[in-house]
Amino acid sequence: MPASQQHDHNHCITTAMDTARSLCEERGLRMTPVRRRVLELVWQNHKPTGAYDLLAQLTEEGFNSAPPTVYRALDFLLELGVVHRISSLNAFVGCDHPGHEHDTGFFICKECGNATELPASEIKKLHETLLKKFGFSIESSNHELTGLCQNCKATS
Amino acid sequence: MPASQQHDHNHCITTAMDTARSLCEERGLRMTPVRRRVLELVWQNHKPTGAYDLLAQLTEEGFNSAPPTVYRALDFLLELGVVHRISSLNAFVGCDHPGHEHDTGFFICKECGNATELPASEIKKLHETLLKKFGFSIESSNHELTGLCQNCKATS
DNA sequence: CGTAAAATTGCAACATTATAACCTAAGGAC
DNA sequence: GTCCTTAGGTTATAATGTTGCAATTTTACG
Repeated sequence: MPASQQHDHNHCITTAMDTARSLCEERGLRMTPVRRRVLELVWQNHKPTGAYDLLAQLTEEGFNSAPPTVYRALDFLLELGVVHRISSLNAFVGCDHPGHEHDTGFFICKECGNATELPASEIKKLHETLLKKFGFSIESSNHELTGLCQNCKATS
Repeated sequence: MPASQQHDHNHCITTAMDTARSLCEERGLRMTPVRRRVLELVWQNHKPTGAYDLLAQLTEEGFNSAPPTVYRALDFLLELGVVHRISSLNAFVGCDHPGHEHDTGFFICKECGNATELPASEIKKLHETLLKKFGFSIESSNHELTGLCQNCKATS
């Protein structure tokens, strides 16, 4: 589901929460209230959210939260693979297709702010080329692109 | 000059400084002492350097420096295109081939720490594919890969 | 030259993002 | 229940980056 398009966002959220829950079960990990709520907040939309924004929302909702609370929850969710960090924005965004290790690549629309995950296949292809041509053995990669998404191009 | 290989690093430095100077002349900009020194420090090696590390070195050398001093110099050098920022490391590294706009892509070796710039052609190819397949009009991009460089693979 | 405008730097304070250390509480195993 | 592990609360602090303003230097130009 490209973030740039109209869609039933409730579906995004319930899918993400379901996936996270079953990943936890598989691995014997706990989806606690704070972790669940942080994941829901990250999934409020497809825009990357800062840790302190999340913290403010938690506090409003009555969670007794301080920075470590949020960062610990985010670390857990990153580790679980259901959230990614976008380092050029110091912000976090939900993962479209968790459940298997994959490199992160995002297209961030500077108009609507949505971050859409790039297909792993394209990233993989790039890695193969770089290995073949330059001998780089890539263990992980992070790609952050900005520009206009198809939707915003059409309506501008 | 791939950063991973043995090389005459003085040559890297003098080339970088010369290029920066002529870019300034072309554009009517000033290569002041602080800016020059920051660029030299960034080019001490091929490892990304943090702003506060640069600041510490400047201070040691008797520059009356505070954070804004370094960040302003870095902004200038980034704008000039002779330095790049690696956001996953909050660090800065010299640019191999300044003088024309280009997207940044780095391979960072987790053994030796060197950051080698990826060939613009590969980045461009990726962008074209993403535009064709997904309609993303990419204005800028930042690619940060980690792994083992050819050199470190050989000697480990 | 001399002066005004612009660019650069010095400086102090502050903002934002992230982590450390230590303790308490909750949940599961036996 | 008791022990052990994990999670969260709390305080403080580290690391990175920015704002605003004054002082200085450089440049432009009459």
